[in-house]
This record gives sequence, structure tokens and C-alpha cells, in this order.
Amino acid sequence: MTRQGDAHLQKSADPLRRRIVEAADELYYAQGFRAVGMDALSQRAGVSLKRLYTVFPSKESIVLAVLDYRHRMWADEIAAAVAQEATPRGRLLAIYDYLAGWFRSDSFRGCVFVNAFGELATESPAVATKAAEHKRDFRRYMERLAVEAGFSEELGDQLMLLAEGAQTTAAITGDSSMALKARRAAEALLSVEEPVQTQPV
Amino acid sequence: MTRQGDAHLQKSADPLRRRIVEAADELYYAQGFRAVGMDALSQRAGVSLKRLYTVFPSKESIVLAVLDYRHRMWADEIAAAVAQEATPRGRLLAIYDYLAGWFRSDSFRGCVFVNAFGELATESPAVATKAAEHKRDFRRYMERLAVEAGFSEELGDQLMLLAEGAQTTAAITGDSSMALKARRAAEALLSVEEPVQTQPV
DNA sequence: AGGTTCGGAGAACGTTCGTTCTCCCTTCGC
DNA sequence: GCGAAGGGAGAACGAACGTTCTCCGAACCT
Repeated sequence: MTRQGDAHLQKSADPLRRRIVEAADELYYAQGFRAVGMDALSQRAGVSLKRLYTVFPSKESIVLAVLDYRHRMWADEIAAAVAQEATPRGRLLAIYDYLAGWFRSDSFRGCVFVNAFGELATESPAVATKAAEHKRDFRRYMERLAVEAGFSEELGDQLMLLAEGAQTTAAITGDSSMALKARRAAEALLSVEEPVQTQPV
Repeated sequence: MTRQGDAHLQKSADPLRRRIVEAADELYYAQGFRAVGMDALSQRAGVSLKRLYTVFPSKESIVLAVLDYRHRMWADEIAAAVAQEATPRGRLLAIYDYLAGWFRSDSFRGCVFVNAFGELATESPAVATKAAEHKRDFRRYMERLAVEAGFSEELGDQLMLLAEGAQTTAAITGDSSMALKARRAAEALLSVEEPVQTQPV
């Protein structure tokens, strides 16, 4: 009996669940979580309300599933962008080029976790927790990248702050050049701190 | 007939209006805009619903008034913090110490404009515009500070991105040390760019 | 003093929305 | 062929909320 493993696999593989989450992701991100009702979601996903509620017990559980989905997407895409870079310096700066492309896309509406936090954190502690976990993971990832490149852990924090600031500023002002400004700031930070020749522990 | 001037003065001076805006500010910031109903606001402000609607035509207009109020507060407090610093370098870094104090306060829940944008932008273009104007003004302010200190305008943008990133990250993760990390990043950026001895135009 | 206007408390109205229920049709095991 | 289970469409329900209305008392002007 491999119950636990099977359940987890099924969770991602179930095509019905997947269709719901993808439809919810598009609608929620484009219009906001509260602005999209269960009726609109059921119509967009092509799934009846009744069936929706057999797959998910509540709207909140769908929101959480969407946040999980976005977290995986973000982590995968960042990792892919980083993997394309050969030099440590390029790997540390890859995030800003990724952001630049994202900011220029028509659908860009800021970081979904920031939006979810602003919209739902007061009434859904679970959403607040997911947002915090996402930011914590991103921070750790940048710290790891920094250390692997021979820089201090704190440099990773600083690069994360620039990326975060670029996301919210670009979302609110619609100015996609923030990615480039963040990148140039990051380059300056790299030039200050001399990479240390230590092996990552 | 000095209609325009009088109207503007009255707008800020009217103590009833002021009481409503201050109560709304506290409630909205602590609980979110949608979470606070007009009943709750009328009770907290000690103003009957009827009177509320004689002063403001709608909830949206109250939200906008609160955003104006916060914008003035932010601008004033930042300016005061900057004014206490004697050196150009100190003036550029003052923002991060201000943020540090803010982040540590119990009531800190992030930037109200970011929250308002996430909660209301899709259904209230006026709110989206106010948020964009606020960020634009803050950006211009930092650019001006940078130029006055003999740095490039772009350095101001970079310092703004760090401040923005610190605000959202501190709000979501609850980690108030982001202000210090942003400050150290800013110090590093200052150390890279040599101040030019040009007079601000 | 008396009528009129203002304002307070809160009920009422209309809408939206999350969630559940009803009704009906389809499908499938036997 | 037939009864039972499942699922679709959408009505129904209850709660929340923005906004308006009702009723009533108090203050003010002449």
C-alpha cells in the first residue's frame, strides 16, 4: 500500500483538477481573486458547479491550489533561466532578464502572491502563510545562488529585494523598465563585493 | 470669490471629514478595504451612516481620501527624516532607517498603496491611478535626492526599488530586518557611484 | 411657542457571492 | 430492458455589504 505517494501523484495528474486550477489561475490573476466568482470559474473551466465542489471543498482551497501551481511555475521558470547561464555572474543576473520578459507581457499584473496577500491575508491565514513561504523560498534560492557564486548570503537577500521592488513597481506604474534598472543595480552590487573563493558548505 | 482656495482649505480643515478619514485609515489599513464595511466605519468614527453619506458620496471616495491622506503623511514623514540628516549620504539613506522604525511597529501591514492596488485596482481605476501616482512621486523624490547629492538620477530609481522590495518583503514575511538589508545594499550602491560635482539643474 | 430643518439609530432594499439543493437526463451493471 | 447512481444546468438559500429610507427626537429661527 503506497497510499501517500499515489495520492500525491494523483493530485497533480488528475486532469479535471488540473483544468480547474489552470482556469482559476488565469481568471484570478487577470481579475483578482474576489472579482472571480465560482460561477465564472465553473463556466471557464467547463466544469459544473457541482463537480467543482466534488473536487475542491471550497473556494479557498482552489486559491491555495492556484498559489501552489504558481509557486511551482515560478520556481521552474527561474531555474530554467538560471540554468541557461554559464557564468556565476550570469546566473545571479538571470532573474532580471526573466522579469523583463514577464513585465512586458500583456498579462503581467504583478506578483500573484503579493496580490493574494493584499486581497485575502486578513481573512485567510492559509493564504498569508503560502505567500510568506513563497517569499521565503525565493529568498533562500537567491541566497543559495549568491553563495554558490562565491558571494555572501546577504548579497542574495539584496538581489531579492531588487527583484521584489521591480515587480511591485512595474505592476503598479506599468513601467517595465524596472527590470533593467534592478539589473543594473544588481550589477553594481556584484562589482562591490569581491567573490570569495570558498567552497559552498 | 476665492472659491477654489477656500474649498481646498475647507477640505482639509473640516473636522468631521477629518475624523472620518482618520478612522477609515486605521480600519482599512489594519483589516483591508473590503473587510471594513460602512457600518463599522460609521461606528468607529462616531458618525451616523446618514451623515457619512452627506460628507462622502460613496465608499470609493472615502478610500481615495484615505489614500490622499496616507500620501501626504508618507511624504511629510520621509521629508522630516531626510531633513534631519546633514550629509548627502545620510539624506539618501534616511529612508531605510525610517522604514526600519515603521516595520517594527505593531500596526505595520505593508504599503497601503500596494494593498489598495491588489484589492481594488481591477474594479476601481481611480484607486489604481492613485497608487501609480504615489509610486511615481516617491520615485521622483528619490531621483531628486540622488541628483542633489551629486549622483545619477538612476541611482535614485535603484534606491527606490530597494525600499519597495523591503516594504513588500517585510509585510509578507514579517521580517523587519529587510530595512537594514536594503540599507546596506544602498550603501554599497553609493560606494560604487562616485558623486559628481555638478550643480543640480 | 411652533413649525421646520437637521441628524441619529437602524431597518430595508438590492446586489453579489459562496455553497447547497432540485430536477432531470444519461449511463451502466445485471 | 430497467433501476440506481452520477452528473449537468441552474434555482435557491443565507450571509455580507453598499446605499437609501423611515421614523423620531432635538435644536433653531422668528
